[in-house]
This record gives sequence, structure tokens and C-alpha cells, in this order.
Amino acid sequence: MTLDFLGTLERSHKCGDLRSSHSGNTVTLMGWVNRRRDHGDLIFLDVRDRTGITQVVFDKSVSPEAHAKAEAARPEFVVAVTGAVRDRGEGLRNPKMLTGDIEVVGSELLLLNDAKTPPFPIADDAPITNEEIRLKYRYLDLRRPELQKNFALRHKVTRAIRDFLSDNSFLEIETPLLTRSTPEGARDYLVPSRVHPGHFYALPQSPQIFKQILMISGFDRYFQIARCFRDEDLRADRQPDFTQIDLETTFPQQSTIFRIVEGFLRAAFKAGGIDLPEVSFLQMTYDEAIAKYGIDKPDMRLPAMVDLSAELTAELRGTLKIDATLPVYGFTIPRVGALSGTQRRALVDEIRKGFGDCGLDFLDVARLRTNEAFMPLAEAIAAKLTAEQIVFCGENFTTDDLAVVITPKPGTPVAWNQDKQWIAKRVGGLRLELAKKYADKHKLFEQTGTAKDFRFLWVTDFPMYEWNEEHKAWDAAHHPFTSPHEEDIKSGALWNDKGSVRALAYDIVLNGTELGSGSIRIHRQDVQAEIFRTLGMSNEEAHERFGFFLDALEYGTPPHGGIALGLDRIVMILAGASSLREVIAFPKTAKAIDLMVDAPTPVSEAQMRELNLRIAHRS
RNA sequence: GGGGACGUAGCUCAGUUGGUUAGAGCGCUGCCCUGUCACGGCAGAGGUCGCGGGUUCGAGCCCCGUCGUCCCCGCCA
Repeated sequence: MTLDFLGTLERSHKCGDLRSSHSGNTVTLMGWVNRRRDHGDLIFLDVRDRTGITQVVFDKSVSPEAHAKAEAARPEFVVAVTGAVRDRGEGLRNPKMLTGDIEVVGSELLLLNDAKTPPFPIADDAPITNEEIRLKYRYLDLRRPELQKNFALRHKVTRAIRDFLSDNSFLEIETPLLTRSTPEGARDYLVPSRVHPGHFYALPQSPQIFKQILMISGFDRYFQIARCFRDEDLRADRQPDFTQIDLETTFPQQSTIFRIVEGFLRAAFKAGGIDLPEVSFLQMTYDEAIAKYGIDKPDMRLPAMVDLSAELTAELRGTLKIDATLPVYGFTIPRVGALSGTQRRALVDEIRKGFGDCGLDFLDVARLRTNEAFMPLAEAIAAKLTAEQIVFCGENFTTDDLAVVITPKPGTPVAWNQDKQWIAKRVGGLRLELAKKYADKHKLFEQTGTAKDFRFLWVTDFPMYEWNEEHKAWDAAHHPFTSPHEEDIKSGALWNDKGSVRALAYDIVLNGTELGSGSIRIHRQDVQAEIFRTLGMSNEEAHERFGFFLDALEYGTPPHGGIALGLDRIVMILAGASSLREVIAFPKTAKAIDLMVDAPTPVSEAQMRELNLRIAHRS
């Protein structure tokens, strides 16, 4: 087949443009052949570009040359077509197409390029389950309308955020990608220096220190759509390189940050076609989140766990053999519907099994009734129901809900707050597991366009430190530049009672997904030094690792704070996708491999020599 | 590092208790067709059953190992 040259031809419209108002116009469209329907002397070509699809009809009796070329055209051929727009007339319209009222009567067809038969169809909207082949042929996958839509959405959302922040006097400033290893929690991606043998740059896990320096430099408000890199194992919502909306401002209250984030999220969601109500997001402290949901990123679409201690009289505790000191958790999974006796027993077994290996043997109580009346826990116990038969009646409890009551095995020592939190986390984990298991039934997680249920939540007052049992040392719960509460500094707790110190750190959570995390930072050198000390970093070590930053703190550092949000996750949620790979153009597999370019790869001996590197082959 | 699911035609999948020549739909190729739009009709091509080993008279199916993709735990301030 001979291909045609483009010559000086330009397109007059895009494939999604034409309406019946264009009837009579002569137009030139360019794009890909989406489908061909060959009726012999009459051939239909659907021509596709990013904007849509237009039907072009070739009639042998009208334009025999163009018709002959249309016969040769195949899906994904690149064509330029010139012809008159014609209203299709009654009975021939296609209401499923935006351009379905018209067609182009092809008088000239240029075959600009041919195409091999693609490994999977581009025109179908049928899902392709083989991700390996999608990623290998990513350029074809991206050509599919579904992904085209996702990236148009991503652009709109990014733009809305950029506009909002710009309008609120944030300056977009870039920070280096080749930088030094910083103290954040994740593993660094390292880049060897050719000029300095044995020295390495690190790719930033976030622009954290740079943005604080920018505050010290007096830029007042900074933001960046920043690429970040973390060498940790992947998940559906985690890629090794990802994008954050990173921002920082001077002289903020925590509420200042909240207002800004709520503002741009509202703008971002609006760009995604969703109007969020003009009310502030809910707020909850970390301790409350753990106590009520057993997790630091509660999914507010599900009801909280309930502390049933109050329902248990001493007598009832005796009957159930529950120590007076033990917490009793009740929770419901809404609208699970009927479970058979067999299903219920299997569930009880499963819960038992799930808790069997964690050092705590939980008294499990799970029962669902759809047609029977419920009785309160106390009555149930009085009626001498066995543990498995007891029904928990919580608030807003309907007959379709699944109720679960859990308490640790009698005699379990619950010594201090962290024990209680540990138990709450276990129970909260079960709660989430069950919610996922019955997700189809209870419909709470259904994601249907604008009808989605978006429950934003600020989680505040994270602990400043977490005790690391393995290393017998304190770790920074957020990062070491996070400011403690002023009261906890004034009270002396910062020095005397490290476990109780609260951080001015906050997470923004949406439907159980952590969208972002931030804090008010330390602006005083003395406080910063104390934090480093507590984290087990000597003065020398602190100065070696970020002397430049400690120095900067001494030249008039204003109070400042900020946050970073995962752009990929935001777009993923707005796109209704279940994986980041649907909203990242060139994503990596679960083993961090790019199947299209085939990265990473070994490099040549010469490159290695130049970098003064040698591979140590471990046996 | 650990647990789980999957791997059969280009794609989506079926394949019985281990039994002759491994199937379907879509796609692809050729021919026919002037109103289709998931066009239709006829004919056809297309397979290292991921890979390696084992058991067996006989393996897509059973066993061992290995590779790949996905999901989860650990990890990710």
C-alpha cells in the first residue's frame, strides 16, 4: 500500500466538533480509524481523535477514488478526510454519539499512516484485564477513550489547584531533584556522582527542607506540583515516583492551612464535576480516631465503634467473664443483609482465626438477624444467650446490619494507653475487613459518578513521638521538623513526658484514604535541637546531616507550616479508578518495573567505571 | 521479607475423574453486500496450554521448582 503525503493540508475541525449546524460546510478531519463498516459500494469510517468520533461515509458512485482508499483502511490507520457535513436526517441519527446527528460525506481520503493490528482493541470500551500487555503497549492503552478522559481530568484538576493557589498569593517555585539524602522515613533513590567518586545524590522523598528554607527566605507562600520518590514496596495506591501538591506558608494557624486545603480541594472537585458543600471538613483528634475507628484514617462512611463498657454492669461482666478493666468494643457494618446460619458460623470462625495469632484471644460475638426483634446487650445476657448469640443494638441500628462485639480474653493485661490503642487498632482492622467483605451488599462504597459520597476528615493532634520497641528509642511520628503543641513545650512535657507530647500535625483523609499530611513546623533553633536530641541524634550528627538548616533557623525564621497532598490519589478518586496506574501516564508494576521502556536495566561497564561503581555479586 | 489470586489463540474466557485431533466469542485474513454505527453473510488462518523438571501407558488437568502480573501484610515520617 502506498501512503499519502500530508502536503499543506490542515484540519479544519476536531472529530468531536461537528453538529447539524455545520451542515453544508466542507471540512477536513484528521485522526485514527476507530471502526470500518464495509457495505460494498458504501463504506463507513469512524474517525477518532481526543475530542470524539465522527462518522465519514464513502460512496463509490460519488467518489470512487476515496472509496477505494477507504476499502484499504483498517483500525488505527491515520487518515485525513475532506468532505461536506451532512445532516443524517430522521431515522439515521445515532443518539449515542455526540456527533450522531451528522456525518461527513468523504470526497477525499488520505492514508497518512498504516497500523499493525493492535494487541488489544482501542475502540472497545471493554476492560482489558491483562495489565502486563497494557503496560507494555502503554502508547496504545493511553489511546483508549477511558484513559484519555482520565488525563484530561487530571489536567483540569491540576489546573484548578494551580489557579486557586496562585489566586491566594502562593508562588510556584521549583526545587532540585538531585539533592541530598534527608531524614524522612522511606528508602531513598540514590544517584551516583561522577564528579565526586563515592558520593551520591538522593531523589527527594518530598521537598520538605527546601520549602521550609523558602519560608525562611521570605517567600511567604510557596507551592509546587512536585515529583517525589520513595523506594518502598508498591500498592494499588502507591507508586515509587508520584506527585504531590506541596505547599507552605508563613505565620499560619492550623486553621489557615485547613482553609487553604479545603479551598483548593473544593476547586479541584469542581473541576472534576463535583460540587462539595460549602462547609468546613470534620475534624477529629488522633486519639479519638483510634478510639472510635481503630485507625488514624477513618472512613466516615462507616459508623464508629462503640464503647460498650457502660452497658456492662459488674454482674454482666461476671456472667461474660470480662475483667472490669477490659474495653468492650461494638461495631456494626450497615445493610449487610441476611446471613444464613452457616455463613454466620463461618464468619465467627473466621474472626476467631484472625485473632488467634495475635496474642489476644477475643471473645467474639457476631450475629445478624433480619426478621427478628433485637434486644440490648444487657437483656441478651440476662436471657442467658450464649456469647455467640448476643446481639448488639447500637444507634441507628437496622435489621440489615451486621453487629459484632469484641473484647479481649479475660486476664489480658491492659496496662496503659498504648495497649488500649493496640487493641482498638486490631478491632478497627477487623471492622474494615468486614466492611470490605460486604461492600457489595451494603453499597456504602459504591462509586457512581457525582453520586459518590465524599466524607472528608481532618485528623489532628498526632503524637509527637512513637516508641520504637525494636530500637528502644523514640521515632518522630510525622517528621522531625514538626512543632509540638505550644502548651506541651510550656508545660515541660517536651522534656519530661515525651510520650504525651502532641504534635501540630494533621492528615486530610477522604473515605479512608490519606490524601495528605502536614504540620506546623518548628521555627526555633532550641526546640529543634531538643527534638533531634530526643530522636537520639547527637549535636554533631544533627549538624553533619542538616547543619545548613539549623544555621538557617538562626537567622530569623518565621513561624511556618504547610502540607502535601497526593495529586495522583485525588485524581484517582475523582476518576473513580481503583489504581493509581489509571491516572499516571507511565506507571510501574508492583515490582517497580516500567514494562514499556524496560527499566531498570544494567548499565555498561564504561558507565559504571565512569561513576566509580562496581557491582558486588552476592552469592 | 511473608500471604493470596491468576497465567490456555492477538484479546476475553471455557476446558468434566488424568484419556483420541485443545474449544467459544471478539479480533484478524479473503470474498459478498448502498444506511451501518458492537453492521451483516460465507469461507479461512491462528496454540511452546508462562517456563523447567517429575509422577503416569498417557498431563492443559496431579506433584516440585521457577518466572511474570495483580491484591494484601510488613514497609511507606
